[in-house]
Order: sequence, then structure tokens, then C-alpha cells
Amino acid sequence: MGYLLKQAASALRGAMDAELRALELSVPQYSCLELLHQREELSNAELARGAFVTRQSMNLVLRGLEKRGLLTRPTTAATGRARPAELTEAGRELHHQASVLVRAVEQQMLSALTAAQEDSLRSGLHECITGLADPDANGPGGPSL
Amino acid sequence: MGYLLKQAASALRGAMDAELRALELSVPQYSCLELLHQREELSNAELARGAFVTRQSMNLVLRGLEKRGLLTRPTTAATGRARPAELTEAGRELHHQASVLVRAVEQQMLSALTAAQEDSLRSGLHECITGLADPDANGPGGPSL
DNA sequence: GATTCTGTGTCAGAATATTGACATGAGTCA
DNA sequence: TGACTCATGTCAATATTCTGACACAGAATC
Repeated sequence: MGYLLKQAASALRGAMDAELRALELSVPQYSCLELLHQREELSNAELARGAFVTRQSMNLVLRGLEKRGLLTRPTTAATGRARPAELTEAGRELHHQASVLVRAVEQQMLSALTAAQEDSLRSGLHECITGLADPDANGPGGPSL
Repeated sequence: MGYLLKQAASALRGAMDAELRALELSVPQYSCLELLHQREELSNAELARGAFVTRQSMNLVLRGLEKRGLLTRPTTAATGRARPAELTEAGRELHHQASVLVRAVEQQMLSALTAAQEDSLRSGLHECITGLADPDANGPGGPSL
């Protein structure tokens, strides 16, 4: 089962990578754009958690995107150390193009599934995530018993 | 949905990584051991495909494992250039220890799912994989329509 | 008010994976 | 036989990511 999950994720990433290459975007870069599209004003650390990479990796991604003029970050933090990023017009435009490609990949991935199956898959994955995230979910008596 | 898949795969990998660290094994290394356990006599390229990495990466993994005495490869190829790897006794032992840990992680991941849900998830993932693998599955008329 | 704790951004180094390339062996076909 | 194609193993260089570490800002605690 774990193997299946890995295989599916690998296939998805490969397909996304192939599509996004036309826009000179990597998967983490697209993830960053997508997250900022859904909700602007996200800090580096928040983006890193959302894209499942470390703060350091996201920092490099962010710099690259900033250098390409796709997003802006205030030079000084308004509060704390967080410098929330924001998409520029060019960033929004590129994200739109990319999202079309990614959406097509997703639809192809789900093309053989009915709506009910899709919903079941969604909830199943969600259960898997919460199962792995909460090591104490099955009681404090000990996970192995 | 793609996000959920990525999240689940990331969580699984993280959990596996944390467990396998005790045995000084990385996830690709474990994948290699697992593949060889299921079927011995696998070449470098076959292992690479099975573990979703490139031949070059698997080559490094294989060398590391060979240096640790966990597997052996003939110095000369019997036929072609393929030098099929084989687990040593130490390799089988370490794989056994690792598989116990990984199995526990998988069970925890699936702990909140019923057998039926698990089966549904399995088939759903399988459909996703085949959907991404066969770009012409929905007919040669064009994927976008 | 001082201390601790948590969260954040960043630097440096190492580990890892990938792209690109090349040589070798096997099968195919004219 | 010779040319072609395909798969494999490996090398080199590059790119990406992670681990470890440090400094800073705010909240919590005493």
C-alpha cells in the first residue's frame, strides 16, 4: 500500500514536472505560487510547511521567484521576522497558465474514477494523513498494542 | 486532490525516514532491500524503476549497500551488462528488522480505515497511476477534449 | 523586569538526486 | 557480416535538498 502511494505520488510529480517545464517552473515553485494564490501574505515558513519542504529550500525557491519578478517581499518585517510574500501581476499571470496545465494533469489522473470513487479516495487519503500525523490517536496505552 | 496525494506521500516518507534512521537506512535504500527481498536477481536499472529514482541514484545506493555487505553483485555480467544484485545474509536480516518498522508505520497510516475503505483506496490509487501512465487511454482523438 | 520558550530567517556544509553524456553488450534486420 | 536500435552501467557536472547551527523577535512565565 505504501508502495502504491509512493508510485502514485511519483507519477503525479513526474507528470507535473513535465508540464511545468514548459513554463520553466519546478514543482516546488508551482506549489509556492499556488499557495500564494489561495491565500496571499504567507511567510517563508508557512509556505515551506505547505509545500512539504524545509524552510531553507523554500527560501531558495522564494528568492528565485522574487528575482524573476513573480512575487515581492517587504524588505523589513512589519512584525517579528516574518516577511510575508505577495504575488505580482506577472506572478498571477504565470500561476494562471501553470494552474491550467496542472489541472489537466489532475483530471487525467482522475479520469478513470467516478465522483464517488474520487470522494472515497479523498477521504481515504485524508485518513492516512491524520493517522500518520497523530501518533497518539489510538490511545496512550502504546501504539504497538 | 493532487495536494492531498502529495501530503500523504510526504507524511509517509517522513514517518518511514524517522523509523529507518535507527537502522541507518534511507528510504531509497530500504526500497532497494524490499525489492530484492520480493524478488532477487534484480539489475540496477530494474531496481531504479521500482524505487522511482534514476539509474544513477540507484547505482550509488547499490554501492553503499554493497560496501556495507548487505548485498553482492557479480563482478562480471553473465549476459549483457546487467549485474543482478542479491541480498546477503546480513542484508536479509537488516531487511527483516526494517520491514517490521515499516509495517508498523503502514498500519498506523491505515489504522483509521476499514478493510473496505482500504481496498477502495488501493484501487483508487491504482486507477490514478494507470491514468497518468497511459496518456492515450481516453482515445487518440485528443486528451483535452 | 529578567528568563525561558517558540517561531522565524539565514548561513554554511554535506548529502542526495538529477541531467547529460559515453561506452558496452544484445537483438534485429538488410 | 555490418549497420542500426535498444537497454544497461558508469562517469562527470550540476542542481536541489536536507542537516546543523546561529541570531533575532515576540509571547509566556516567573
